[in-house]
Amino acid sequence: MKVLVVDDEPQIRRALRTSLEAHGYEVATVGTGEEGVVASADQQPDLVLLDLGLPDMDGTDVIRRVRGFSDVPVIILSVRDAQSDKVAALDAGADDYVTKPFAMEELLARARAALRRAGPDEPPQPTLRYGALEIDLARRLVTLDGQQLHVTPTEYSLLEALVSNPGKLLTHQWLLRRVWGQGYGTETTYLRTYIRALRKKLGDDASSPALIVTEPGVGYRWVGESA
Amino acid sequence: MKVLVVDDEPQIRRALRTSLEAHGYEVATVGTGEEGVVASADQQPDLVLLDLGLPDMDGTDVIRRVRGFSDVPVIILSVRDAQSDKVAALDAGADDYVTKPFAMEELLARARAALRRAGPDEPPQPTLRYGALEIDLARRLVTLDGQQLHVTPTEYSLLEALVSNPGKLLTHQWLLRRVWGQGYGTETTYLRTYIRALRKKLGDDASSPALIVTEPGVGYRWVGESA
DNA sequence: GAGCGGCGTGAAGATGTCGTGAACGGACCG
DNA sequence: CGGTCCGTTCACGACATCTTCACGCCGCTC
Repeated sequence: MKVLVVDDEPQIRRALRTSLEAHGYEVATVGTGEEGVVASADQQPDLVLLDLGLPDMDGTDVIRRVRGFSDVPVIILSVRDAQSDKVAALDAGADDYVTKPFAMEELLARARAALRRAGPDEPPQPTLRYGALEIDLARRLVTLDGQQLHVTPTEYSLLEALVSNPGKLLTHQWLLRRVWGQGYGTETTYLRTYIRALRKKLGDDASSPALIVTEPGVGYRWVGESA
Repeated sequence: MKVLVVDDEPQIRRALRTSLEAHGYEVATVGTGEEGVVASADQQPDLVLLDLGLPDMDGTDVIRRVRGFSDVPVIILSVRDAQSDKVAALDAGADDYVTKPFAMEELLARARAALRRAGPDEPPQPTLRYGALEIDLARRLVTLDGQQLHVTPTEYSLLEALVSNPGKLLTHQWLLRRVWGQGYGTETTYLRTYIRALRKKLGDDASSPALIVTEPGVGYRWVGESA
């Protein structure tokens, strides 16, 4: 059983590694959220222990990005005990939330519970393919005909939202909220601009789309043939 | 979503029932462990909230007995915060452990997380079929003879209103309010126009309808034979 | 059998949305 | 300080959709 520990404090990493290895787990540790996402994809751990207070990125964003390509159990370790943090993390896709300082006994029990639930299932591929187009969710990398494409953060966020919900009609409001955040919902010009940029870069044609279909008055839909 | 609450204190049962029902859950409550085990088998809830301090039997035994026939997510509610209790409950098969007094917000978030994990069992028939006509409510797709149909937002909204209430007589006013919003209710010309468009696209005939029946002076009715 | 109202039909104008191209301004970096 | 990248915003033509109107048909009432 492989466990990935994502925490910026070396002492905690060491403590967790010691305890986990003493209980027969294989342990990998990283110190940043970005590394955590990549390691979750590369090493395919059976469990992720994630510190919410990472220096490089917001914890809930780490969860969401991992959830973009994997269903691996994620247990949050946090110094913050606020309800809002717990609710946000759990709703972002976390499986459990433990407040530091925690008892190792309890953490191990919760880890066992999470691993038992996850049970036996095969991991999906972290990189999607649509013809000549490749999208690596873990590394935020887009390649077309082997050539790496440069996409801006907003463009990628929109692309990810589309690709993560293939075939589904995503409304303007839903996309705006997901990419730009709460408080947005009416700025359809943003969508038009970025959909256009994506189509241009991905080589899609608005009038006869093979990837992104616009549903007039409602939203957009990803229709790329998985291949 | 059905939730079974197992707790011996009537106040807690009532409080949980109120909050859960306010969030759209169907709630059943029992007061003893024995009843809890029986109800878990009979009613097949999607989630069990279990008080550890029941008068009739030990909480971990309840978990074990339930686990004997079901993988339903079980969240423990307990006044005891001792490590040994948590570890025992989790290792007995519980999914999560929340200490009373708990914040309802957090409990609901943990319940969502547990339900999400159990998640993709059987999506409750997201796609309706009426002969050669298929309506995928989740993806917002309409197909006829395998061919994808293009329906405008208003057309789809009206179709959805009809299909969601099969066999029921939907009055002009009800349809207008549902599709066009409050403030409408007399514009029957809108209905005539869009019912006509739908019948045309769906291949239905107004004079001998197989899908949408006109109830003169009152409204319309969806009579498609589910197949 | 004549009058009336509701319905289906067809088509026209008005409205709104989309795709497109481009410009502006701030952030970042050298 | 100058350049680039990126997010934001605007304007315009093309087109789909929504709204509105007019007409003929049918069933009902008197």
